[in-house]
Amino acid sequence: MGIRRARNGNTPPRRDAEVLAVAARLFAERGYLGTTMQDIADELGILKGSLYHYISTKEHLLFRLIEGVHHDVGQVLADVASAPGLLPLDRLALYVERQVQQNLSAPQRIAVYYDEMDKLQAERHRFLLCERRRHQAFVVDLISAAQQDGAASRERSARVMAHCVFATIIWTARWHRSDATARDRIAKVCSAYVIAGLSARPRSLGDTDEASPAG
Amino acid sequence: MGIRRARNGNTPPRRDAEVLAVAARLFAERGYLGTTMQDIADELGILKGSLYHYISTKEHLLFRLIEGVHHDVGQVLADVASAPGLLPLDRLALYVERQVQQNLSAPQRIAVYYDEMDKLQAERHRFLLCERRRHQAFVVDLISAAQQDGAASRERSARVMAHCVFATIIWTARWHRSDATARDRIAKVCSAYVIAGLSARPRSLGDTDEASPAG
Amino acid sequence: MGIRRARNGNTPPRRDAEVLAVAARLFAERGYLGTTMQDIADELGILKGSLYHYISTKEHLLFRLIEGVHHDVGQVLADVASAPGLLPLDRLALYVERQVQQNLSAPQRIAVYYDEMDKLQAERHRFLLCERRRHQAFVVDLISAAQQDGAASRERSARVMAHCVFATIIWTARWHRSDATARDRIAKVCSAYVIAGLSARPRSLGDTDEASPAG
Amino acid sequence: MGIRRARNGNTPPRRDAEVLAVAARLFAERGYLGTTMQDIADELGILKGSLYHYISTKEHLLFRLIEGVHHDVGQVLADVASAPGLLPLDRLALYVERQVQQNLSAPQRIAVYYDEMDKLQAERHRFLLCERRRHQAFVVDLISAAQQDGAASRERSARVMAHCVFATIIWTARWHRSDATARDRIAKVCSAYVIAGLSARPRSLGDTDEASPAG
DNA sequence: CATGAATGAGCATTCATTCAT
DNA sequence: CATGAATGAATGCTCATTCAT
Repeated sequence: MGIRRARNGNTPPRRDAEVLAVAARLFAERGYLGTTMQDIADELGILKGSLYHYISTKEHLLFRLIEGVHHDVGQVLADVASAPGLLPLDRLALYVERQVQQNLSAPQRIAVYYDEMDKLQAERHRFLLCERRRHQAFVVDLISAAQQDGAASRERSARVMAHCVFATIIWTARWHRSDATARDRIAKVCSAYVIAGLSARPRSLGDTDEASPAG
Repeated sequence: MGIRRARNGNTPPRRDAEVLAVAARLFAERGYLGTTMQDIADELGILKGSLYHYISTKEHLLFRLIEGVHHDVGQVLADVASAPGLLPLDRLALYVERQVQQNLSAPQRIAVYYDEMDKLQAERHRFLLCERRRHQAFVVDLISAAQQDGAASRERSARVMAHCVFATIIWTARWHRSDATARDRIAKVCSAYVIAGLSARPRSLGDTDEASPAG
Repeated sequence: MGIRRARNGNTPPRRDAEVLAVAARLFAERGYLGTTMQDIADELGILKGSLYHYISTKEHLLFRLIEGVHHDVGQVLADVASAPGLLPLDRLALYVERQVQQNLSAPQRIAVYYDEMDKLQAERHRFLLCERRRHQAFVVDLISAAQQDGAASRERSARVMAHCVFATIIWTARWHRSDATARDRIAKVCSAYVIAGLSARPRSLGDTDEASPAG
Repeated sequence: MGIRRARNGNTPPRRDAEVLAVAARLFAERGYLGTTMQDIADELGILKGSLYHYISTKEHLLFRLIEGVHHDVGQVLADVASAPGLLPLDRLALYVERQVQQNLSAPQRIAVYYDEMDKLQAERHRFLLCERRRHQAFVVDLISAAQQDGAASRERSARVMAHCVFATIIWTARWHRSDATARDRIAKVCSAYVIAGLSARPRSLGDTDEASPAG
């Protein structure tokens, strides 16, 4: 009864991908609840009822979107984890750069991933939340390792700093507006910012850089 | 027209504030569109219709919430701007600390402020967006000043770094879960992370720690 | 339990009459259903709840209003019926003049009387409808009498003409806008129009007046 | 936005017209505000929500109804204005007859037109009010012309008499109850009544019939 | 595949009325 | 008399989803 989306090779799933793309954009712009099936159908130039040839449920459409992002993020993680011969902080730099690049190349999907995950069914939500925690653990572990070899500041909580790193990465999808050439530059800046932010020798108020003209 | 909220001093508008608090919580948890007036009324133990003694519109309720946050943020900005005798980077540290403290003391209101602002009426939305840009300009200017006196890295875009600073601050409201005693600690960590992240001499990949002037 | 409106003499029922007046105006302007108790209370400068010291029910308020008009109309009818020594058509002229005068002196109450009667409870509605039919019979009878003595056209239905007479009278309350001095003039014009309209020798298409320059 | 009503000719919009007809009847019987969408849906045997396939708004439904009447009235006016070789008073007779016929053939739509116009949006209301004034001017002008050629009484205000003519016409839609064969008769009676009512030599009180030139 | 009428549950909002203070 | 918080039923409207054609 349920509608199968499994295409068997020769029929190109063009329309299908288009539905996902339009949904990603609208969900990002107006939010999942703020987007109606009518909106999506209008954008595709078909009728609301016809949408159900491509999807089974609005919630399932959201799931497929988020599932895609989750898969991509997993890929980055795997790549970064398996890159040979890197010190923890360098591995973190690579991780930040890769993540930001990905965020900037499809900011809408990322925004949906972070903002609308809680609209999924309880079970799917739980699964993804669990995955996200593994993702966090990966970064916290890298920071801890960097703290142990003296590269990262030992005086600040690894967990809190991990959140700061996530913040830096995730937020890019929010303020960035499709300037494709700038992607690399932004990724580098973020990476440098994060690495410097994690580095040893925290600055406290009044503790100015010796390079500064403060007396 | 509209509900007269002008209390004459001695009768505390208890229920009124309660409505705002419940709405803030629910809007933060389920989103503005995901929260129904029924939900809010249920939480308050009154009927849906009775809610309209305290508010005129769901949208206006959101506005009052966001207006409150906007006012608080303005206060922090004014305080930071007028603190005497601080170098730009120190002023930024103060700014981050104050903002994070505020975010952590009422994370729900902050989350609503950043996530639901676009659900406001066009005019109100425009006004707040404009104010937010002034807020951004304040931070970008501080960073530029720090770049000029050599305290902040000149090799990275002030605008992009400003976004990183915002990210660090805003995201705290998202992952923090009401551990009151931890507030100060988190604020300090964030501030240190940001300041280090902005500081001169960005680390590039492979640029290990011993190159830094840390002792 | 129900609220008594019977004032016992010494306390002037000023506020009470004011409520009726305001209600008449608002019901006429916006319709019975288009007027809220809040509207009436606002206009009186009191709170919605306080209104219920003066009335028991919105519907009862309407009833009191309509009851008043009904009483006044009955008075006119009695006066016209008892005026001595008038031919039927002259009696009709008197009737029209008196009715129009009354309509113009309180057009709002009349408008309410004709437009909102069907919003009354079934029983009250039936009673007033019955009274109105007696009123109609009175006019139809006068027209029939005029037809029999040759003063009114025998070629047209007395019942239809009676409706035309009512139309002329009632409609004045709708288009008239409070030009007090004009009342008499309008009443005379209407009366003359009606009497001429009823008179013998109907004009048919092409049957021009001999005074007209038609060839 | 809004519901696409553009039918391409061959498929008759049966249900659509049915909605309009039912709405006209109910609005006439219970008033616009006294009629709920539920009432209309019940009468059509569909669910309340399904109604919104045919209309976009209750107010827009009212507008379409009134727009239709307005169009029909405009047609009558054009026909009457362009009928060749008629004296002013004869043109008025034609006008009254045509209008009454129309009123009696669809009394509900007419009742809605006159009673509920003020429930329309400000802009639509203004437009129709303006059109109605043009309509009034047309009749006043005809009466004035009749006064000048001596066919209509010069002793009574053309404007007031025009209102009396409107009254006679409009009221028919209120008291008439769908006796189809009677339409012509009623239209003739009204027309004759109006023409006689307008004619020269007003009767004053006590001015009995023998003074008139009737044989 | 596509259509579009229909469903049915749900939502924000209104409003006459009550009642403890 | 007056207040104003509360009620509870109803209203116009939305929207994801279904299904016969």
